[in-house]
Amino acid sequence: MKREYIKNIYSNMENFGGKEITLGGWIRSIRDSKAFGFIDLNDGSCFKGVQVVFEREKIKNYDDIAKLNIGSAIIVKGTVELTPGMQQPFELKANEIAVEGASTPDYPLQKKRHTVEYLREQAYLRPRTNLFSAVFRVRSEVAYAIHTFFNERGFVYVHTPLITGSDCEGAGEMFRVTALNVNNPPKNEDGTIDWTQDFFGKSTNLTVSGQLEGETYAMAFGKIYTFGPTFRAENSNTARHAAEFWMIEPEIAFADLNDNMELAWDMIKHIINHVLTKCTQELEFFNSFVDKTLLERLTALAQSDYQKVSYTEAVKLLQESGAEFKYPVDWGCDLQTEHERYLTEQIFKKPVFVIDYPKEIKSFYMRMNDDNKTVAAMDLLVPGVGEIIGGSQREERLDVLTKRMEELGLNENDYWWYINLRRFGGTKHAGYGLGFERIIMYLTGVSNIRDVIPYPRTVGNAEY
RNA sequence: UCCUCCUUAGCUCAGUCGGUAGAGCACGCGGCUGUUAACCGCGUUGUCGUUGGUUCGAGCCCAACAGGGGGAGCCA
Repeated sequence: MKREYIKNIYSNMENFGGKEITLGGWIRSIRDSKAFGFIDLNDGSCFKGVQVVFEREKIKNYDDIAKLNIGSAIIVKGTVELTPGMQQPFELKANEIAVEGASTPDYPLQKKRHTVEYLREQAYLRPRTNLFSAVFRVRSEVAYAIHTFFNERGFVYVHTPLITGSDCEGAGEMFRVTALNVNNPPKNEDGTIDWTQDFFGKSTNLTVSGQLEGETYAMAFGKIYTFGPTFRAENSNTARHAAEFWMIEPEIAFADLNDNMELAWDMIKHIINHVLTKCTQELEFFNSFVDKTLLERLTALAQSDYQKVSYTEAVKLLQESGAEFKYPVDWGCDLQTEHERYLTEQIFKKPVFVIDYPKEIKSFYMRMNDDNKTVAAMDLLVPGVGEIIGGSQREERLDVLTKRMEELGLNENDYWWYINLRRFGGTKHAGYGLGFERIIMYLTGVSNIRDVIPYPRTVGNAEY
């Protein structure tokens, strides 16, 4: 069967006018009268569908077709008819309709609006709805845009391991990976589990970050990035956290925090521009039904330079704002969600990098600034979503790094290869982590992370 | 993990003072020569989240549990 795609018709309507083609797709809506009926058909090739007109005179199985339920898969052979002035620029006059797979009256999706909560329970069908069809096409395009961005700039794509033998990645609670019999694991004399008998001969977990391994490859290729799934067993129950999510972690050698911010901002702009040109139908849909300021916001952002503010200035701005916060703002405290939101939504009204945080509230590997009080860290806060990027210039000085680890009570033996990087031709370097789902949320206006990942894994939920 | 709200038909919801279940959509039948969340007429659909309690009587009041939403912490 030579199958045509609705997407191609949209991009070249004049050429298709009057031509007979064959489409395969799923019925989104169907209505009929005595002599003719209409089917809204979506074939998955693009956001929009096509209206199929079927007439009793032409279609042999007219009554069977008219009885079809929403969700049915059909193959339509018909003639493209341009219909300027109508709600749709063209439609398909059916000559033949074959039923591939009928649906049933209790098909869970109606042509009425559903709540996202209900559709979450129907996760295996939700890509057939307008909202999720748009979200997941954007997700695919953004993944592509990220790969092209880094590839065009000479970055090497590195696959860091998902199963990690280092239990000290330091970014959160981990999921254990084991092949031992959980009902009767081998024990040491003191009653603890003997991990030396496990599959890898040691205790292993799912990765919470590929950063440390990424740094090792940056010390060979100069510019690298990772893009893969990450797992955190945190008991966090919010619209912005998932136990399994995707992360992009670039790492650049011979670079400082400013280089890092420039890279991050170029990447954000690249992604936005890509989506603005490739996903116009989807963005228009989000703009109408999810967030009326979306297009304006993204278009403005694609033009603008990045904004940065030091942690110290940010604290001052918040204190001087006169706004009432549930948690008071003091230098040395981590910024609360309410503070972050106020900064990005009220004071700057756009994404903003907050840099140079107090060392006490950041990780051991972040580079100590000359003031000996702050580290070269950066968080990118965006309106509506919060933090989407967290990064830093890394501590390349062996003595400063080990002193810092000692202060924090970290065992150097656990990080032997990471520390050795500083002995074998280390250089200043920097990198960051971008939460893939979070940028999809920002680009679509969708406010729950469960609705931008196909089968979300969250606390207490791993359906499908 | 904490705070808070919600759970009634397949879906979205209403349900008064505690007095025995209701609308729209979907679905079925009929009608309709251009609909587009089609429309018009008729009709079908209930373990009121679960368990227990109070009461002559509970969708409604109380308790526990389950599921979901929003917020917080942690982060991406």
